[in-house]
Amino acid sequence: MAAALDQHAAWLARSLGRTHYLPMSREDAIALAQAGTVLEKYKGTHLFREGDRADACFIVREGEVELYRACGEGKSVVARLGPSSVVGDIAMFSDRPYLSSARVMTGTQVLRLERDRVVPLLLERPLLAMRWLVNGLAQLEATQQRVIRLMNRTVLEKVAGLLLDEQDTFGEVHLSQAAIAELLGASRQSVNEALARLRANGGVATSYRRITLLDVDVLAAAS
Amino acid sequence: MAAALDQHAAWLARSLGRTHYLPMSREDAIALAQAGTVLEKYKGTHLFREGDRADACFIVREGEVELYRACGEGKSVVARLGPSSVVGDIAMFSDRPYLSSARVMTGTQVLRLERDRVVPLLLERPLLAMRWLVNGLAQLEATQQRVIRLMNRTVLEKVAGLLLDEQDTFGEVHLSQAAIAELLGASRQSVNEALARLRANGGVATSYRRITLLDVDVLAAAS
DNA sequence: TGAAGTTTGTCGGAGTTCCGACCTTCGTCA
DNA sequence: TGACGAAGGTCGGAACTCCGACAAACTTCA
Repeated sequence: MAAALDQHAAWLARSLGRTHYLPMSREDAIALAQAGTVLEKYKGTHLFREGDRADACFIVREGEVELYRACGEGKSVVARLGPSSVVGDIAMFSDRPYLSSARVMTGTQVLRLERDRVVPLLLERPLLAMRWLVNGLAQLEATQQRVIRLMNRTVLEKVAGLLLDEQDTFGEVHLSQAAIAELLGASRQSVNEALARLRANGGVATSYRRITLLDVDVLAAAS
Repeated sequence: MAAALDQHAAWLARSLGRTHYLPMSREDAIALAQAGTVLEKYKGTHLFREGDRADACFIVREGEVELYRACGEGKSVVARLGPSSVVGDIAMFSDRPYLSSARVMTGTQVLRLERDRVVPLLLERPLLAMRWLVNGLAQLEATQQRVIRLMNRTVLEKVAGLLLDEQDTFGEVHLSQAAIAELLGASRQSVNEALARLRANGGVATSYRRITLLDVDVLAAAS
């Protein structure tokens, strides 16, 4: 049991805003781990919905979470977040209702951190606060990157840029074309056409729900 | 002199991440004010450029700062920031080179905060760190909002949304149509046409470098 | 006051994207 | 194994945006 806690704490220390100049102490990590509760969520369920009271935030441990906002008729996907991401902290710290909904896309394990326990903890342990800050700013940087991509004119440019950013360590992207289209604010058909062109250029190979990057230079040129 | 310092500190306390549950103490505010130096920058000069070493960050006291990134041939505007905004903290805390350039759009007064003084200060005063965190997350929220706007399909929708967000307390927006186009990733002509349509609907009135919001409902409907 | 630079307004052709519709292919789960 | 749902692929017309060019209106500064 103590070993499991240690492992969990070590994972947290790795996850939250990596920096070489702010080493997180074992006590800090354990305190944070103990402040939260681990939840299992099934595919399709919500962590929270737009407008709910923001009593807690979540750290994703496994699986994918989609952050979206109702927008007139449909929905706009704000972000898709994987392990080590913090969700819902904006609303929680600002003490306002959640302004996005968070839906679990796959079976997911999350750490739920309640506001009343996190705030005193961070005030007590400045290093945790700093790490959290660095982590939030990294998220801000990623979102700025997304803004720039969305300002690219053609769908081909957007797709190429997205693929470069979202590739995993094996040079693969695991997203359906419909999901890519939602992230890019484009239609599924246009994404399909862009991928077809990249495939013709030898930039990528496509298969079911998987895109493999073959030639990064081709993508960079298209982006 | 002491009075000026007090005033400066009070301004900082108001600027950095307002929250009702984290009151910044006078000592905190003064410590932060003394950690930095006030700079006067002329129109068109740079606070920093893409790739520079990030030794410091800046808090805008007066004027407008444009954050942009070179993007192939042209440039992409990441954000336009007014008083009370923090600039350059992402790169500084991450200990990496600046990834955007910051250019002063008008005569500007900024507070320059060096890394070597800010980091120990925040570690020493958790409340400052928390306020900085909340401020950063507010910036993240604004950027997410921008992402959603950029995903809106037509230029008309984008323009209407931007006007609603960027209006000041008098219901006016002080941006040239070219600046709006840059923020939206659209052409100046399209922005002009969208504004013309909003003007025809009685939503706005336009004049030189100034747009006055007349009917918020019209804008909301168009957005 | 006058000139230079910036901003706004407008036009038409070219290019891109969206939309609805349809079929095929692939996974999954009973 | 077989059926169902999800994802990929394609087509043509309609709508929107971009681009280059140009003129008029407005600021600013000498």
